[in-house]
Amino acid sequence: MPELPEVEAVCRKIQAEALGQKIVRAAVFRAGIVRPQSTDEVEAAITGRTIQCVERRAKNILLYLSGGTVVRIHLRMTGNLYVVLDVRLRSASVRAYFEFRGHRGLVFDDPRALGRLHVHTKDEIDQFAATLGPEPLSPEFTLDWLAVAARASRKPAKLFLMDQSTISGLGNIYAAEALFRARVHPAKPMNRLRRPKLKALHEAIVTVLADAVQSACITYSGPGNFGEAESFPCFVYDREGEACSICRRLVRRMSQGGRSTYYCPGCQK
DNA sequence: TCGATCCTGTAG
DNA sequence: CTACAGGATCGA
Repeated sequence: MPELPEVEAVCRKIQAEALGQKIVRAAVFRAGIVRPQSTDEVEAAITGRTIQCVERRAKNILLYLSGGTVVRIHLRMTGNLYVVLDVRLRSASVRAYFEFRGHRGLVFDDPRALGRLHVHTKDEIDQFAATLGPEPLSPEFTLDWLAVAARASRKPAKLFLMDQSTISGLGNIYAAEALFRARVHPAKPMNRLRRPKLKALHEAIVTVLADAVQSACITYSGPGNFGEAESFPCFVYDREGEACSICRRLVRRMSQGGRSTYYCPGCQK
């Protein structure tokens, strides 16, 4: 499941392969992907435009097109975005594509079709960005900032980290891994963490994500799977019942916000 | 703040 | 065959 690092890797790849390309035709094959917009509206807004800029904001991929249109793509769980040599040879899970000249094109592939693709104005993107917390790999994300935000929240640490309006880009996997590395229990109310713990958590978030970006950029390879959790060494994620590599106690799974949280009962009090 | 919803592949 | 997985959004 793509989180910040995987989305970053996709963005860099798309930037290298699709920047400056003119989209001669846009095709959307699944209405649910663009809802509440219509497939016609989205196709019309994209067709004929040139990709001028590729950016990531939180887990969103932003394609700035000529004429002021911005395409916002969210891969959610199983989405993927990649350039192919011929868009006509598409598999069943391709939900949309943007065709370049010579049948090359950018493909939005998503088996579960939970991903999203919308067209916006730049202003709308700015408004949306204003609802998101700081990027954890930006200079904006400082220990002092985290301390202020933490003081104001009684949320369990895991949910705090995954809330995009607080910090943007962390998902289930890297939130769990950051908490493990900082030795913070996922259910710990944020406002009960003291400075040393917050410092450890801040460092863990930054290093986990930076490492994962490197890993994702290396392992991510076009169509097919992300390297994601397979390539990135997880200590606790999806390791229920396995021995913690630090203290040998068994990794546990609990439910938070309807999702699985993995943690080590020995390392994370 | 919590639960339902969207989807379909995979595990059971 | 059913249950479950899960990010973001929306309604209760």
